[in-house]
Amino acid sequence: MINSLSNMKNYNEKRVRCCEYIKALEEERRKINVFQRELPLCLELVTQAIETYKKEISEPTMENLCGQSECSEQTTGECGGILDLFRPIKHSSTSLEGEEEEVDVDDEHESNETGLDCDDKNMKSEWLKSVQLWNQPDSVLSNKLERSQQETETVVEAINGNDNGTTISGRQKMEAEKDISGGSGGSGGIGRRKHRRCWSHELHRRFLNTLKQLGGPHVATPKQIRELMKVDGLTNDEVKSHLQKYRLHTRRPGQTIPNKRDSQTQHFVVVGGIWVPQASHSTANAATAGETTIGIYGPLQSEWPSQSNFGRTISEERSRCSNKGIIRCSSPAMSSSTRTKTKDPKLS
DNA sequence: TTGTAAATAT
DNA sequence: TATATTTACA
Repeated sequence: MINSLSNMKNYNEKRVRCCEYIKALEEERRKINVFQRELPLCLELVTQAIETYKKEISEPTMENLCGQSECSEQTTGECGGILDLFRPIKHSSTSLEGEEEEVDVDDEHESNETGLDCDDKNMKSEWLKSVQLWNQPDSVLSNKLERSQQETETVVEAINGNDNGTTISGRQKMEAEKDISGGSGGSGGIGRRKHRRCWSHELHRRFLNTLKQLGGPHVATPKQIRELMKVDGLTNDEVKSHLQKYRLHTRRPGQTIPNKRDSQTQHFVVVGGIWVPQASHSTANAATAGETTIGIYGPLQSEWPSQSNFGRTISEERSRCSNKGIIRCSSPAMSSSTRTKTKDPKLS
């Protein structure tokens, strides 16, 4: 009788503990959710653990009711084990939170972090955000399920205190793996092609923010942008490339103002056999011309004005550029600052 | 370091 | 084929 009572008590205690574990695990799961794409296995692991313990609670076995059974031991052991596995993550993630606080975050994070509470959003550390910036497209990731296990390790490693270059290490690993798998289009084997950088929404927003701070796309330089963005692993080249795309994009009048069609052509005048935008012709400051354009398209307020439009821009540019002549210079897609810089020596 | 355009990947 | 990103070069 007494025995069974104490067994009941034990079971209840265990139940309570399990509930706590489940709670903790769910907490972890919410955090891992942020990495859903990159850490599918990790997420799965935690989910399974939660389910296991839920099951445990909902289905009291004989062992559960019969004192300190092996299950009970297992439970506590396992719970402890699993939690031990995840607790450091929690700790280090929170401890790391402060480290990159200075990173200026954009106004509001519209990026919906897969069902994250507001609290958790706030709690999400900067490095974590930075990692998230490198979110890869599903298509890519679906092919990398195998790899994700290793990535998990990398991230955990990073979380555990490899503070400097945490994301970089992950990326390097990925790149290395990619190289091993054999870059099909690679040039001969010596020239390893860099891992393709994916400019997520969030990252682009950061880019825009930085651009705004620096005074616009035609004033800001890649290095400045990169430094201000403070994004782990982001290189000058990547920023430069993105900036190039952005400039091309913003130079081009959008579909939004179809009746400005004429003014677009009117802005270009022939100077010394070369087509030059009137703005930069009449204005000494090329950047100013750039800013004017920005004002029209408002890229700093919005994201890319229109992707399809941009696409058309590039192809148009391509076909035009194939001519390699005057027309190329007339291209509104040319950066004004570049134009002044590069074309001048050629003019003289 | 920067800007541009070609090359390459997706 | 279109678009995005990397690379080479001035």
